[in-house]
Amino acid sequence: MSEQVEHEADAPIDRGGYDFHAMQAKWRPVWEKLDPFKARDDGSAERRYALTMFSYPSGDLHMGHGEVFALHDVLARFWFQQGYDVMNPIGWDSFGLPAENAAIKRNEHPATYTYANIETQAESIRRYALSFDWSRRLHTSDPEYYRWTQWLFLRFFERGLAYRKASYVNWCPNDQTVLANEQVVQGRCERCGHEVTKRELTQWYFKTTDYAQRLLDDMDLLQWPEEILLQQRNWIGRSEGAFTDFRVEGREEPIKVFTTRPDTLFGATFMVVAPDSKLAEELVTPEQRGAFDEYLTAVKASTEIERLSTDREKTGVFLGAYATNPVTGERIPVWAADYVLSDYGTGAIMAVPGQDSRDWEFAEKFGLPIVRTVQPEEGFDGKAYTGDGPAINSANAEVDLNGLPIPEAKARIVDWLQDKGLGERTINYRLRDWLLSRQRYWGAPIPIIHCPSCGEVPVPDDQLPVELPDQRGAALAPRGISPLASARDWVDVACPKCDGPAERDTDTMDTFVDSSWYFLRYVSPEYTEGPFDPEAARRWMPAYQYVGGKEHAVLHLLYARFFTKVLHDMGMLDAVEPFTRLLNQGQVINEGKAMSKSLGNGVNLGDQLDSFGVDAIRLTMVFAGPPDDDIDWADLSPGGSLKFLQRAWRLSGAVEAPAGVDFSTGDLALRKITHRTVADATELLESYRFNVMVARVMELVNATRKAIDSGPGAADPAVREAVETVAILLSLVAPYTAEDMWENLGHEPTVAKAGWPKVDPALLVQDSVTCVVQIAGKVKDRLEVSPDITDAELEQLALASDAVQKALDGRGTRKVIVRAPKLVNIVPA
RNA sequence: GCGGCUCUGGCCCAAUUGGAAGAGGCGUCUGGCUUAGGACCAGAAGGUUCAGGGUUCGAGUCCCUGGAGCCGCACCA
Repeated sequence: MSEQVEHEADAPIDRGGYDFHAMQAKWRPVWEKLDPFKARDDGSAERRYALTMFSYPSGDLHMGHGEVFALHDVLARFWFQQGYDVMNPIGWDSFGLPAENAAIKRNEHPATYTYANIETQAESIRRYALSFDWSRRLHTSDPEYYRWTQWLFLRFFERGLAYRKASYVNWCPNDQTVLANEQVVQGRCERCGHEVTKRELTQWYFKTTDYAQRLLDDMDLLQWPEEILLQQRNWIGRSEGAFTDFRVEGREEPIKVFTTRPDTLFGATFMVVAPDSKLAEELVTPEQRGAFDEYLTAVKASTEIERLSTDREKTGVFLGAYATNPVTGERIPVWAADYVLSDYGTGAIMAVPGQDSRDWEFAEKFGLPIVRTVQPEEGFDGKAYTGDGPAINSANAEVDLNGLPIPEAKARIVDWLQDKGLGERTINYRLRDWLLSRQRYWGAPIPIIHCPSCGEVPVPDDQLPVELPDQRGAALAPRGISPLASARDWVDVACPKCDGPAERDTDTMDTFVDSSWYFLRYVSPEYTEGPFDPEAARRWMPAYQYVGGKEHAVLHLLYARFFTKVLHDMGMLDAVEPFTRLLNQGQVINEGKAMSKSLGNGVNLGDQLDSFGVDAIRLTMVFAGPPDDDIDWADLSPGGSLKFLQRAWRLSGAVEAPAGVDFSTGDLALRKITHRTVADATELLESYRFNVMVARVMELVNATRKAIDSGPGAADPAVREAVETVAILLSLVAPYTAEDMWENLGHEPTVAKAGWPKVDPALLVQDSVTCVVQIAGKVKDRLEVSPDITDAELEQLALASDAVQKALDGRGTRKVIVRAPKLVNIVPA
C-alpha cells in the first residue's frame, strides 16, 4: 500500500456530499430485494448468455478478480440496459489441490476451507455490485454437481472416449500426482512450478485426439482473439506427411515411421527410435543390451527440463539392429535416442541429417553418414539445409525425384510408395489424449469398479454420486497413491455385475473435468434428470460472451470445446462450440512486475475498496486502457476516478428541469453532444473499447458542467437529458454512484434497468464540418462547409481560397484530390 | 531458435481504419474561489508518433530492415 493511499483514507475530504460508504450501505439491500438480474428465460426478449470464468476459492478476491469482474459486468449490464434477457451466472470451481494442502496443514477437512472461502468471496462479489443471477450459483465440489461429472464420465466411457492405458506420464514430485500434457509448462508443473519427471503408470485418458480435426475446423465459428486461436492451433499441431515402412533384418514387422518430408527419403542414412518405447526394447540385440539399459536408466532419471533443452548435446545408443532404406536399398543402423518421443507418430523416425538439423547434430556426434537430397541455395554454408530447392541424389531404377522442388518431390515419392505398398499419406497431430486421473483426494472420484473377473465395471447410474469418503488432515498427505486407497471400507465393494468382491477406482478426476461443463449446468441448475436440461441448453447455448484469462488457452478453453463436441455427438446439445465471443483481460501488475508475496508488491483489493469505494476501483480498472492490456496499478489513479465520479454525481443535484420534461425543447448543442455520446458509446461497448467509452462519458460530463455554469443553465431540459444519460452510461461501471444520481433525478430504482437511451438520428447530423485544404500535403486553409457538399463544389471552393492561391503562387495544379467534405489536397504542377 | 503482440506529450492512453497528430485521465504550471486546502471552477504549457528505408497526392496507420519490451511454443520428425 502506498503512502498516498493511506493519506487519502485518513484525511476526511469534503466531497460535496458524495459519500461512497453511505451509498454502498444504502443501495446494496435495495438491489438485493429487487433482484433485477435474474434471467427471465420466458421468451419475452432475445436471450444472451454472459459468462465469466468462475472463481477458484483460495482466499478472498484479489485485484485480478476485480478487473475481470469489472470488465465482464460492463458488458452484462450493457445488455441488460439494452433489454436482452441476460443470463449472467456465478459459481465456484471448488475442487482442487490448494484446499487439500490447506486441510493437511490445518488438520481439517478440505470442505471446511473451501466453503469458508466461497462465503468470503460471495460476500465480496456482492459488495462489488456485480450483476449476477445468484439463483444459478453452483459449486463443483457439491455432490449434486459432481454426480453429473461422474455421469458424464460414464457416458464418455461407454463411447470409448474414456479409457485406461499404461504409459510414461508426467509426474509432479511435489504435488505427488500425474499431470496432463497441458499442465506441464516448460517442463514444470503448471500449478506449483516444480520440475516434472516421468513415471510409468496406468491412467485414465479422454480421447481428445479423436476430435483434433474438428477442434481445428470449428475455430472458424469463434470470435476469439487471434492469439488464443493460434495457440490452440499450434497445440493441436496438425502436420501432413506420410507413413513409410522400413524392413528390419531378422524381424517380421517393418518399422513404420512418420515423416513430413518423404521427399528426403533418399537421404535417410539411419533410424532412431524412442528409448522408452516398446520398439526399442524389441529391437535391441543381446550385444547392445548392456549399453541400452544403461542409457534407458539415464534417460528416465532426467527431468523434462533437461530433456527439453535444445542446446543440450544429443545422446543416444546403437541398438545393434539394421534396417533397409526402402528406396536406396542401403543397410542403415537403428539407434535409440531421447530426441525422439515415444508418444508422437510411431515413436520412430527416419533420420535425414542432410535436411534436418537434429539429425545432422546426431550424425555429426556419432559419425553417421550424411547425404544431401535438396540442393541448397547459392552461398549456403550451414549444416542441415531445410529450405526449398531442387532434389538431388534422389533416384533409383523406378523413381526419379531429381530436379523437382519439394512439393512435387513429396507427391511423386508418396505416389510411388503407395503403389509399392511401402507407405501412405497421413496426417499427424501433436495433441495427445487428456490424462485425467489424479492421485489426490479433493476431486470427483472416478466412478469405476475394478473386478477381478469382469474388469472395469461402471458404477450404475442410480448409485451416483460416488461420494468421497470422509478423510481429513494427515490422511490426505501425498504419498504417491491416492488417499482414497486407504479408505478400505470405501474401496471394497461388490461388483455390480457379478456381485463378487471388487474395488473402487481410487483416483479422482482432474478439476478441469469439472470446469469443462459447468457452463451447461448453469442453464438448469436444479435439473435432476441429467447434467442439464437439453431444452434449456438449446435456448441459451452457445454462451454469447466469455470473459477470462488467457492462461487457459490450451487448458480449460480447449477441454470445454472438446466436451461440447462430445455432448453434441451424444445428441444432448445443438451447439458445437461453447463460447462464441471470448475476451481475455490483461493482468493487474504493480510497478512493472506481477504482484507476488516474495516481491512484497501486492495490492489488496479490499484495502483499495475501503479507501476509494467500489465504484472508483471498478472505474479505474475499466478506464485503465484496452481490456486485454496488462494494467500497472502504479500508473493509475483511483483517486482521480473518485474525483470524476464525484463530479458526475454533483450534476444530478444541479438539475432543475423536472423529471419527465420534454427534452426536445432543450438546448440543441448539448442535446447533440448527448446523443453523439450515446451513439459512440454503443459502438465502443460492442467492440470492447471500454476505456474510450469512459472518456466519452467524461466529455459529456464536462460539456454538461459547462452548460450549467456558462451555457443555457441548470433549468434547461437538455441538462436533465444529459445528466440522465450520464447516470445510465455510468451504471455499467459505477452502479452505486449511478443509482444515487438516478434517485437525485427523481426516479425509482433501479437505474440498471432504466433502458439504454434512444439515439435521435436527426441530432447526429452536423450543420457544418471543417474541411482541410492542403497543398502537397501541407495544410494551407480551413473551410466551413456543409457535410453533404459535392466533390466538385468543394474543389471549386478550395481553389477559390485566398490562402490557396497565395500558396500556389501562380503555379498550376497537377492533380486535386477531393475527399468531401473533410479534405482537399492540391498537388501543384 | 521459431512465432505473435506492443512502442504516440513527464505518465496511462485516443486518433472516424490511409486524410488536420490529441479525445479523456494523471502529473506539472497559472489564475479564480477560499482562513487554508491535496476540494471546487477557469485556463496553459508540453512532440522528430522507437530508428532507418519504401509505397502513396497524403503514413502514427500499409510494406521491408533494425532496436527495445512483453508473451506463446520449443528436439513433434
